Amino acid sequence: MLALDIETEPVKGFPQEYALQPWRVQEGSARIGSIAIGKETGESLVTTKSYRTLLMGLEGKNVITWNGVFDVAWLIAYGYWDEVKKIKWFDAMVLWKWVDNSQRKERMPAWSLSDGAKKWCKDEPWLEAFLEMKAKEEVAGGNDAYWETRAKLDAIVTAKICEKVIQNLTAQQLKSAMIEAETIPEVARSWIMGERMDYSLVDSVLPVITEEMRDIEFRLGVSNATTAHEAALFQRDVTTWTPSKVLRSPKQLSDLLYDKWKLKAKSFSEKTGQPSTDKTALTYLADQFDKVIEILRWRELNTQLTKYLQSPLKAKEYLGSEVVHPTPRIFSTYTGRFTYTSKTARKFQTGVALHQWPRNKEFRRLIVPPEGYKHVEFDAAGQESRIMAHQSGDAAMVNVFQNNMKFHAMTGAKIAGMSYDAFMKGRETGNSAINSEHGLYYQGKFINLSSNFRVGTRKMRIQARVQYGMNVDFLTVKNWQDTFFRAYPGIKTYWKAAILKAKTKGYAETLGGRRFYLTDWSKDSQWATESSAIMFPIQGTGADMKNLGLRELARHYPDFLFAYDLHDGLHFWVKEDVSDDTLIEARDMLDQMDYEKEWGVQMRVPLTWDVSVGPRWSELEEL
DNA sequence: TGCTAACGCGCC
DNA sequence: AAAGGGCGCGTTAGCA
Repeated sequence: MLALDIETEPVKGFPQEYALQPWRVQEGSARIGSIAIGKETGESLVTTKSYRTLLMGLEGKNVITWNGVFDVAWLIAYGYWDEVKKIKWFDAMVLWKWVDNSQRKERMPAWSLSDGAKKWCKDEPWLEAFLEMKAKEEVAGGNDAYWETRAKLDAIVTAKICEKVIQNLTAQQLKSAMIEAETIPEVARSWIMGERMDYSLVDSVLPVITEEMRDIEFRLGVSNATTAHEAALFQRDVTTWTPSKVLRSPKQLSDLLYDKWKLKAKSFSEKTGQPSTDKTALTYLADQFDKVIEILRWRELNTQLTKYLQSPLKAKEYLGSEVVHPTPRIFSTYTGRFTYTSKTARKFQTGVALHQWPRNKEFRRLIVPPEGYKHVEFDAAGQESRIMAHQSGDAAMVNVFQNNMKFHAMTGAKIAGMSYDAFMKGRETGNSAINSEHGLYYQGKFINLSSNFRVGTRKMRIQARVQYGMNVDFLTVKNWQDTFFRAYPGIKTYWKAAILKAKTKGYAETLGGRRFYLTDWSKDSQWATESSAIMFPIQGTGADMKNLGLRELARHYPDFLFAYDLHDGLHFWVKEDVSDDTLIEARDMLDQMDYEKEWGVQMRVPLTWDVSVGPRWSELEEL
């Protein structure tokens, strides 16, 4: 066991927090202070120079880190990509998650090296001293002797923890964890590369949005302008305008709707009993009051303004660059998905909310590939439905995917009471009942996407209305659900089996062997715990699959630059001269991934991928 | 002023 | 009786 730990620091004269921002290396404002190597035997060394030589000496070796994306990112920022790629990276922190991923929250604050030491090195004589040292508030770069000692000890402890953690993993878990770990360099590089934003578009979209917001406010009489003079100023110059506080505040908006306008509230907050002003409440109110449509529109614009325009502008200012750096974290959600964060602990804006980026082209076009590259997305086709088909073994679902039929069409046919063939014929010949905006195909899609888990009729009806714009009555939705579960009876059987399995074993499990321990079966939590038992093997297997896809692409297409993850979609920057044939070949490789070999599972249905390419995110076209 | 809770909402 | 799940981010309200 060989562990590596990097201490980083701002270059003299730059802010302390730059020690956590590896992309600062490029501008010369942050650097590596030292690199330590430790073994679980207690041997260690630390160096402040010849990093490349050090890395070359590690070629072919297993090297353990604690939150490896961080350390590896610094090495990549220093230009050691080739050396980094020749090392087999492990992450003891992530391995610990593989062991202890649980519903229990007693471990907070989670996954620090100190907590790891407390958990895995309880009986070690040095534990107290180690924790004491970690608790000391030394400033990075401030005290060389302290940091050298600390780096060495961190490395030794990391190695020690790793040794113990690995003994608690099954062979299958270790295999899947290694697949995940192999993506560390790609993920680290994506953090360093960041996402280039088209700020000229930000500048051109911003006034359009603010003007519409301002105009809505005046029509509704909720502008912040308190005098005629101020109102005139807002009208003349939108840059002086500030967003209405009444519309932003749930409290003030409910006063407006339910007191001043005397509308009748239909839903209320769970916790405080306050009348709701959320999208659902407003959507139903909007049926009777046109003004409420304007409020809905205003709120949509407000989110776009603050989250997708102003925050990127804050990032640009803080970074001094048009490239933003959201921080990726592997195995971050308990199902194994990635998360991204856009702000530091001290609230500095370093990135943008990639995982929430609007589907709307107007916003997707703000994110652009590096010069000379195009945007390529590999997305796992109908991922959750296919995994559900496998997990449930439902004969009809399995049949659909085995025979390359269209799942949404199959469900559409079921609710129409038609045969699949007739439905497909209608689809091809332009039957409007099938193909229209909210027609049977669209309904089939909606039902498929919302029925894998236990959604109630009421909730599903609201979803149809609020998310899909379909105004349907309770009985219609009930009928959809009944038809769906009659068509695919294996799904409810899977629910029962998944709950029973989780109860019996104490954990839910993915096909890759990732576990989530479910401990709270009390009356209050039972529903939620059961839902996790159902959902975890589906969503978590999706994460396993995504990790495997990323690893395979990294292995076989090393020139594709991994850009970011969107759960069932892997996004890459690829050189402009790479042909469509090459992309299709890569897609085919993903389709052929050997789950028997990787997971020890014979898949009942193929897990397929789609590939799309374009000059930027908003212009992807499927190949 | 600084913090958390509550609410709301974007994505998968 | 009824109940999708998983996240991160931005705002206001309310408290110390």
